[in-house]
Amino acid sequence: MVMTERVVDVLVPVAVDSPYTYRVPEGLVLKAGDVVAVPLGARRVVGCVWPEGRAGRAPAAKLKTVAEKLDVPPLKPEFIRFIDWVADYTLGPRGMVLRMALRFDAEAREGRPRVGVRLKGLSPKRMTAARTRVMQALADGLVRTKAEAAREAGTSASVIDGLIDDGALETVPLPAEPVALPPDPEHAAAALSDAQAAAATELKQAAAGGFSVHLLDGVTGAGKTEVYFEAVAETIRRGRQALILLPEIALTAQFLERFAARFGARPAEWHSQVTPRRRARAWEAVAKGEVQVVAGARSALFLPFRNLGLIVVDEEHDSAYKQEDGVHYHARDMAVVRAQLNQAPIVLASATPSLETEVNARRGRYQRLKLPERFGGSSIPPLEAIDLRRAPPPRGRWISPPLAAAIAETIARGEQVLLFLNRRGYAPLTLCRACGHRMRCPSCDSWLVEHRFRKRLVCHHCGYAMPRPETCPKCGTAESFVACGPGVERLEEEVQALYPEARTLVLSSDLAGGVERLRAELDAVARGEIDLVIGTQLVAKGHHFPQLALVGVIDADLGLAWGDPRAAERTFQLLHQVAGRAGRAAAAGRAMLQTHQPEHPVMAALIAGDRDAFYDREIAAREEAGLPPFGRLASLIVSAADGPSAQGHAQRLAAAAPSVVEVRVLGPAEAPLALVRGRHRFRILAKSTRGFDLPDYVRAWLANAPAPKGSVRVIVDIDPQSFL
DNA sequence: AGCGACGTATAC
DNA sequence: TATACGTCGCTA
Repeated sequence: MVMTERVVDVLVPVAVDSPYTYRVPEGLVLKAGDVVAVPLGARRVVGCVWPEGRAGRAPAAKLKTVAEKLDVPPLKPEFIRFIDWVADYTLGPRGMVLRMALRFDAEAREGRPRVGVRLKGLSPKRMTAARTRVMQALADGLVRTKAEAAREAGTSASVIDGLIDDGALETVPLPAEPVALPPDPEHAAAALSDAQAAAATELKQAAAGGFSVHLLDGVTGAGKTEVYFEAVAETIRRGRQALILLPEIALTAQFLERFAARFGARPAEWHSQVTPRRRARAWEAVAKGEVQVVAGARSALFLPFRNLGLIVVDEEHDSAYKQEDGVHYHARDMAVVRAQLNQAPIVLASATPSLETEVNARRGRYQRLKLPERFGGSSIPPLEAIDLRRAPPPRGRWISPPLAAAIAETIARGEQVLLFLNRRGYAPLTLCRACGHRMRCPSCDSWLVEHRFRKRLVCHHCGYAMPRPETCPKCGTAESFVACGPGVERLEEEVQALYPEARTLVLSSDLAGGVERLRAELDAVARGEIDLVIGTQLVAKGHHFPQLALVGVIDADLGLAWGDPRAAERTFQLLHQVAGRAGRAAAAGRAMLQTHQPEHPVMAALIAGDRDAFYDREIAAREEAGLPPFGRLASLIVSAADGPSAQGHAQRLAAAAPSVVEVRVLGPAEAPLALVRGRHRFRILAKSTRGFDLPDYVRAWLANAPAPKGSVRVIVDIDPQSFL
């Protein structure tokens, strides 16, 4: 008896582009979207049954059999189309895009059931002081988890276990903790200004319809969040799910509190810090439609929503939305695509939109909702430039006299100061006074940054660290090193010398204690327990410090150093955002920028408070140069263990570029960081006209180019952030 | 021969 | 991506 064997195409979460074919076991019915476990090589992976047509032909002898169909909702057709779309657009392996959508541990899903304990009514056979405390704490007869019981009694969990064994306590199964409590759209509607109310009405209408894009445009403190919360509320009322994307959500506890104040419950969270168990349960709850609102980092865009009705991208200009490893994608752009495929509205919110979004708004492709500054309320404070050529700080110091005076006044009034310096560690460069030798990373093209607190020299690109040497490795001179330039640690030293009585705090990603500690310190700042905060860019993002009255930017020129056209936009956005930290207090805030080039368009626009003039100028420059969004870019980075291999392959690759009028191929040239983690890098840029299908061009190019040999790797980045 | 380090081909 | 399996240098 010959039967046609039943097979399915399964996309597996590894770096391959096509689904693989598997046999279907007797009695199992599978359709596209089903999540399955399959054998792959020596392991077992979770993949997804893919629509037919993408798989290559595998010899029948190689076929393995699907192990199991997982008991989770299937991926929906529009979600599968989204995954395909992202893979096709980014040129990332389809399997790796799927991996982002299946990023949960199927085993962790069930986990061990939670158990609680309560009194059983019997007395323990033996009594100790700790046991007495436990019995008293549980005297009300209510159920508690072991951890709660131990904490309330001030003992360890082992005492609880002892009492269970003794028969004095009994265990009871506890229902799994819900991923998130249902948010109530009517819980506490905010009082909105007229402008906010008008914008909210427009967004509520959008939330009732299909695909649309709105730019919610307003300065820090103008109340963008309250406005898009109304769109979220409308989405919940209509029984659909909302996704709120935030940059670096792990740090924005304040956002979750604001959400809870409006909706009576926190949203479900999705970011890299969420534990595997919670992750697995959140994934499933989102797929089943049990969660109404997710607040997440860019990876939340790859959650399997059952009924997605709204996407919000807050701080849409933020560079954290661009994923730079694995699959290179921009979450804001992909969010627009997902909204379109789901026929859902999307809201992009920012005080300083990306140039791409600004241009789309000016062209009318995106609907702009402008929130004016709140009259009499908070707004961006006036910005003052301090010309470092005229008022330089004393030698070996970084705070200029005018800024120093302003800090002293502010502290004297009992108000807070934020000094912004986007440089971690003590000093960015260590050199030998005797021979001029500079301490550099052995495997990157970069200087080692001194971290004095950790007593090490550290590479910020690869993590290499070494103790600060006693003698110069080049000339052997002892005690010859000098630290060049400031980092936040060094600035703290200066601040402590100038204002010994001030309570100071350095906030950077190096803070010992991780995210938890950082949250705690941010709270302490918000409570006013700190007078002077020294911070890297993480202080710029989404934290409200009510008593902050003065922001000092130590080196406003820092971001402009590379001459990348995007650097101007970045610097403008960052400094605007940092300055905005001082505008939220009831008292008038003040922001001072230390710069060597106050006449630079970025500084001039910031000082004049003329955002539109800045955009006009940048847009004109981009248009002139044919740069995004008036042209398209793709970057191909060729890396290898040695320079000649990388350069040779890059040259052959560039030579193989199909010649068409719409595309100019530039390079290869040494990449901006020519050596990273011991790999030499060359870069080719392809620049095309706006309407051209650049991903498709690059795909065809790579298909006909010589295959990389040996250690050579080629990484494609469509829409790279850097234009150099 | 036997071991680990490292590099590269391959997964249905 | 992550694993298996090759090659290589080293020890014994």
